Amino acid sequence: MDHYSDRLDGIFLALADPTRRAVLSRLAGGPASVGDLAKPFTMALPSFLKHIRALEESGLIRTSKQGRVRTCAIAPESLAAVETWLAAQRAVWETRSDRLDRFVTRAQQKDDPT
Amino acid sequence: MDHYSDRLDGIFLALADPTRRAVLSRLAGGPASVGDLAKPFTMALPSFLKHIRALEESGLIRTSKQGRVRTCAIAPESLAAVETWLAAQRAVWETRSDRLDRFVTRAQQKDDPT
DNA sequence: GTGATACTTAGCCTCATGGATCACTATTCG
DNA sequence: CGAATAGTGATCCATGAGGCTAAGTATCAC
Repeated sequence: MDHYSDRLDGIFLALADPTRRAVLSRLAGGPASVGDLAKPFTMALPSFLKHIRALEESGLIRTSKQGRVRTCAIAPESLAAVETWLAAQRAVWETRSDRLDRFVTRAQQKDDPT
Repeated sequence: MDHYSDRLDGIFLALADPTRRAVLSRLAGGPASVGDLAKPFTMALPSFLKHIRALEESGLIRTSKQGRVRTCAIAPESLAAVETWLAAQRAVWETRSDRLDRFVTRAQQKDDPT
């Protein structure tokens, strides 16, 4: 798992932008053209296209051009990569927080924000 | 849910760096001091500290100083925010991919990578 | 109180990101 | 063909991210 990390870099970076997350949400409802996707945003088309490219290069979406229209669709497998990473993290800290930590954690916090 | 998006910006941006993800993985095994955390990395301490700050400001970790040592610990709730977003996404595209898509998806891929 | 330790602050440098504009190509429509 | 449409390519620009060094501030150990 060498460039697995590089892949995550790209994915998380792509997700770290509200425009791109909005595009993903929209695409979750089904494929759409670049123009359609751009409509809700005030920015210029070339600027918007960069976001599309970012999403595509990170593997979060797939696109294909037919005639003069480029259609974008979500690529679910990439989100699976994120879920895998998340699950791994949770696995570790859940395992260990079931041991003797409750007590240590208590000691380190002045008061309990729960 | 207005600044919920801003929060995600910070979290995803923080996760989009291998150094910071490595720190998180390490912290998943339990709290550690800044110095300890920095050891595996070749970069200078001030550079490393910026990563710690990024993690803290995004809410992914919590830190506290005692004497001259600053101890860092993971903040599980923040990962929950990511999971919430992910789940929401999946919910939408899973709902709709249970309809007539299987067929369309087939048509768009040359061969099945499963 | 001197010296080592563990961070911190401040400043600098370089490169990437997110935006804009302007000019251009390739389709499609009449 | 000619005009409108849909997306590109090429720059440019300001800001911010991620690295560095050098100097500073508290602790802690003796």
